[in-house]
Amino acid sequence: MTETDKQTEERIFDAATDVFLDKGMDGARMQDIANRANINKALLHYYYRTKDKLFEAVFEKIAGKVFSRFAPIFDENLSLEDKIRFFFNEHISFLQNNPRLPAFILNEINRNPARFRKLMNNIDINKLWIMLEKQHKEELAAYNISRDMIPQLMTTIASMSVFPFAARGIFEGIFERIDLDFNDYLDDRKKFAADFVIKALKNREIGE
Amino acid sequence: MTETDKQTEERIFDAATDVFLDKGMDGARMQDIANRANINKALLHYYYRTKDKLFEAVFEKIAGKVFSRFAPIFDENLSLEDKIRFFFNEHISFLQNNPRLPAFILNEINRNPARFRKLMNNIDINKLWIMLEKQHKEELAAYNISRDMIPQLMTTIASMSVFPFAARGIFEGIFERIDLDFNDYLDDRKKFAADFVIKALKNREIGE
DNA sequence: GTCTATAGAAGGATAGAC
DNA sequence: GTCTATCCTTCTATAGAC
Repeated sequence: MTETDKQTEERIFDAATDVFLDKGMDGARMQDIANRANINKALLHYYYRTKDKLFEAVFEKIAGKVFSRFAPIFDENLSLEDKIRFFFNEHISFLQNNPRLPAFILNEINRNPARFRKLMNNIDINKLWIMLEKQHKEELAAYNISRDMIPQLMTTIASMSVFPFAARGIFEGIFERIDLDFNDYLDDRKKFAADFVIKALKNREIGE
Repeated sequence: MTETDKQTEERIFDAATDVFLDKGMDGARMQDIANRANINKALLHYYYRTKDKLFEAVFEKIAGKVFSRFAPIFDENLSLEDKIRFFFNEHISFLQNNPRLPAFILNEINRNPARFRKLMNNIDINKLWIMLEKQHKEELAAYNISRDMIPQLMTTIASMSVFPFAARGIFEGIFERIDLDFNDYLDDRKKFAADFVIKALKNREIGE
């Protein structure tokens, strides 16, 4: 592949990423992608054959980028508390720089769940879960988090970080009414979310 | 309007609801809707003129149904703690019976934020917020929740309830790997989420 | 490798009979 | 009110020249 090829293929890929993020698979038009890449439609097919293949390439790249961001949860050598603070800081910052990714991925996976299974094919979730459980066995015991509550805890943490982006249209719509800037809210959220989760974990007075 | 009219119009509306929930505005086909309603395409246009108008009718109905479910937050005469427990119970139960609604609404609003502004035109969010603040002034003070943390708290509660449905494809994909049933998870979540939030609120040892 | 031109299919919408 | 037939536009995809 020559240098010119690569430039064109990359321009197409970048244009496609932009259009798919904006319009989704169903709403995207090959013509829009060609226009944005400053080439003609025929070239799209020369490089990627079909819209579907172009989409799959874009989707895999984006999804890989997003899901890899969850990796530190499993391999950082940190206390549970530090890990939670680290996660909210890093993850919300990443999404502030890539605010369209969550809604895109959630929607395309809901529309076609097979896409997610394909992504997870090489990943042993059970193994990760057991690893996590081992890493924080003592802390979870101290916080009185039983084995079957780990999914509840993890999904809560993910929700608090990702949902503002998944519901961005609604959040921004509400925030503009109360003069709250979305990015200010997100900056505050890094600390608020971490404090909130840790407070809940450390409070032994309710439930169970 | 005769009785027969109403039956047909309703059949169309119900079929359209089903198809739009599954495929979204862009992915839905008028032919699919006609097939599901057991009529021909021409009748769709007779009753609703365009795909766009049919979609708007369906969207408004669904969105109204969903957002009205948040109303008890503002007018129930309950303590903050009871209100939180009540909300998670009722809201998650409602979404268990209507699991496709959140992803549909979030996606269509992200794709076209004007839809949300239109829905909120008659609603004074500031007024609701102030009402809520008044109702729970003492409790919020006792929990050390300052005025500008109310959006953080409310979005956290919404996230914990709605996100599992918004990310249903991912959650179900992960859960099937660890032999966890999505509905069992949701049943547990009603209590877990309420306990979690209340524990966080009542713990004064961290932050600020 | 890139372009123009166009095929071919699909989808939204309408005309007109009943 | 409901149907069949069809128009017209849009979109993906390909053929073929350069």
